[in-house]
Amino acid sequence: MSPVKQNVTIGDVAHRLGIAKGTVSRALNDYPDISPETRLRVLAAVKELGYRPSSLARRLKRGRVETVGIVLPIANAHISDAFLSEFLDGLSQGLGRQDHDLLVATAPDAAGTLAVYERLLAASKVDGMIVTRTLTNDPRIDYLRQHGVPFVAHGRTKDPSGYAWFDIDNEAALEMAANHIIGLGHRRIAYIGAPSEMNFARLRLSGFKRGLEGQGLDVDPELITETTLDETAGYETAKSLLKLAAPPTAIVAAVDVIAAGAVKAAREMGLSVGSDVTIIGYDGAPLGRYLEPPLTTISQSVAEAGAAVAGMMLALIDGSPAHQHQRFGDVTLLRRASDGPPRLTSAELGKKIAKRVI
Amino acid sequence: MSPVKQNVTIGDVAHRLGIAKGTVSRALNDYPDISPETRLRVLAAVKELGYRPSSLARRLKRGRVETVGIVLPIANAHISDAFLSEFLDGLSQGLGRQDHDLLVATAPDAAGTLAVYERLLAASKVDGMIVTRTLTNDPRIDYLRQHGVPFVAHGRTKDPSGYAWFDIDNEAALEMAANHIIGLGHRRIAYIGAPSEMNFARLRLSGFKRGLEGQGLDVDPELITETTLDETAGYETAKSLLKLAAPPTAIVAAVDVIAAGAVKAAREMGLSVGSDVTIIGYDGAPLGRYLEPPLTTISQSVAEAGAAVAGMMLALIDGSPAHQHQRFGDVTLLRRASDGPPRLTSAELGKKIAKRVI
DNA sequence: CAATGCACCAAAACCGATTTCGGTTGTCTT
DNA sequence: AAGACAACCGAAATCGGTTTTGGTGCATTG
Repeated sequence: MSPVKQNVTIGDVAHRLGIAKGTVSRALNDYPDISPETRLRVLAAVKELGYRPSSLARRLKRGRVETVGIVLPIANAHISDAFLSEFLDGLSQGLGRQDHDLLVATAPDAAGTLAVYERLLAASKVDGMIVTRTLTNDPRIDYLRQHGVPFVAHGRTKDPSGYAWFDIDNEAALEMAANHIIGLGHRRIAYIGAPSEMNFARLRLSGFKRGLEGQGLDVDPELITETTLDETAGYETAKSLLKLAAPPTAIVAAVDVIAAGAVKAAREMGLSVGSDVTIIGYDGAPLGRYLEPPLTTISQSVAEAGAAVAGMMLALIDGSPAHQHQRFGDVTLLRRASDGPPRLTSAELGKKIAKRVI
Repeated sequence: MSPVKQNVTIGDVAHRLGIAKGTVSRALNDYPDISPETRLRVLAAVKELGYRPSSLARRLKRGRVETVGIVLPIANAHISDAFLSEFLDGLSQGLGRQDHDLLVATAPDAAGTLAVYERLLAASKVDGMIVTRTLTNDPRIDYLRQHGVPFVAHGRTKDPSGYAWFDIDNEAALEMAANHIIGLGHRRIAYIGAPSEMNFARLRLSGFKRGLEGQGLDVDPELITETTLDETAGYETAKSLLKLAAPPTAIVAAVDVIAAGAVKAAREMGLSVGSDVTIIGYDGAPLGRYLEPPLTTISQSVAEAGAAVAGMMLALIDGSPAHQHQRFGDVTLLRRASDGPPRLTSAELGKKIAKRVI
């Protein structure tokens, strides 16, 4: 009855039927050289005895553990929160389809991550690795490639060839965002970017520029900024943007957390977000729902991403060549309430802000 | 050089020294019947050859996999976000101290969870389980006990005897919160609770009541409410509380998300949170930081909880009796800006609200 | 001096599967 | 009718450790 006690072995099944262990094994693993009737007899005996192959033994022999690993950076953990549980869910669901599981470890930094990789691989705890938050130049990817470990990256490095990845088309997404804002009537649009060592940051910026240029707008370098991935950084940057002589009537942030800071800044300056100034984030993070007003953002289905990554991983483990698994995920513009047509021109907005500051 | 290729086996080491495999094994596992010199020779050879024991083989023989599992409910995933990554971090760090790892799976509901348990245990993927978000009556705990699986619960069931758990002293925490608010000068204090099937909900409520009664205040049943774990639920409940003839000047929420809804409701009714009405949450969730005003909340160190749970788990696996591992974690009141002395009496507040509603 | 004990280690069994190798049957060619 | 070939399955090797069993050599005991 107990599913825990591992008592009945393949030997028992074989003995019951008076055949060899090997035959039972092959029958169960769909080898072509087993007659259908034998297979049926084996299946029946298996069911009757309640036999469950010990994956422990299987793993020893096969050298595969039916587990894939992921190591999370713990540092700025809170940033990834929203993301995390959904992504893990997608992953583990996807892996589960082939009875694979997910091993989660954490590490404080890049060096620590590599050390964990080494430990997990040396101890044969995993068959492959998932890499998240890919950097423009990512030592993890170098490491895994060098050691011939199957892996799939969520996000791309600068040179995304030769390995498996799933990514958002960041450029396209930000181009879309830019178009949306321009369509709303904005002409002076600022951008707050993330550190350019993050590959997605580079791509989002270039997508943003492409969007402006595509609509015949100039890119004012004064309005293109870059900052770190936290709220106060967004807050500060937005403040100085809005204090410009000709302030932007819309701000696009590379990330929701930054947008949250920007919203705070705008409100503090007495501006109505969504009419005086439009602010758009990126990520579809839940925190956006709690802002005043709720944040309009570019949203990706993280669970879907997880599932896709899982699928690729399984394929890789089965020997499929990595370069065949490179895919973009979809994004949508999630309109909440922080965007709208500009109520004032940039000049008018500048006056309103100046008046208040004095 | 490559730490990945598992080439050198225990046999190689033995052969190199001209001794038997078993001797090498015992030398490495600190058996008492190995002479110090032999042990040293073995150690030297191990280092020289770069031998790393294959845990795969070890696991087969020992029946232990040095892995513990946790299955996350995916449903209300976003609630647990803040929580999740920190907890996982604490866990995996703690387990890592003894080279154990964490296997993460997900399941849609209770039945699904049990199925996952069964799969993981049957496949010998884990040596034990971590249970989170414990329910008052929790089928998972029944299951694990019945099957003799080592586990530790984060949170207690109604009858918390006979198994290992780590929990917040919810009663004490809410008593503290109540005392704090009363100390501020509030007399009419409402409570918005969580579904009572959650065990923590029951305990927090009773702690809250105890706090009031301890200070000689009556518990007005009109002010004791219960709702579901989401923002809009908090929003609705707070609204109806504030529309009472004699509204509360302070509201304690069983959970930050509910508090977030309450803050929104109060602001929408034109009230200044922190002076007109005090609102306190529970969890120390990051979302509280983004609220206007930032939420005062009862905060627990989730990472510490994870580490503690991990420690217990390791002890259990080593055969330590479960009932010896039951511990409370600490909480602190994290004062941000949503609490303060009452500016108005309940009656005055009621008038202010009534005026606005009309 | 024989008997007992102890420290140390070699050899072999074992964990529970998978996989290789080889041997029977039976059918098909020629 | 003999050889070739396929289909099917049994036996044994293997994966890489751990644990049990059984000595051996040396010191201690009566």
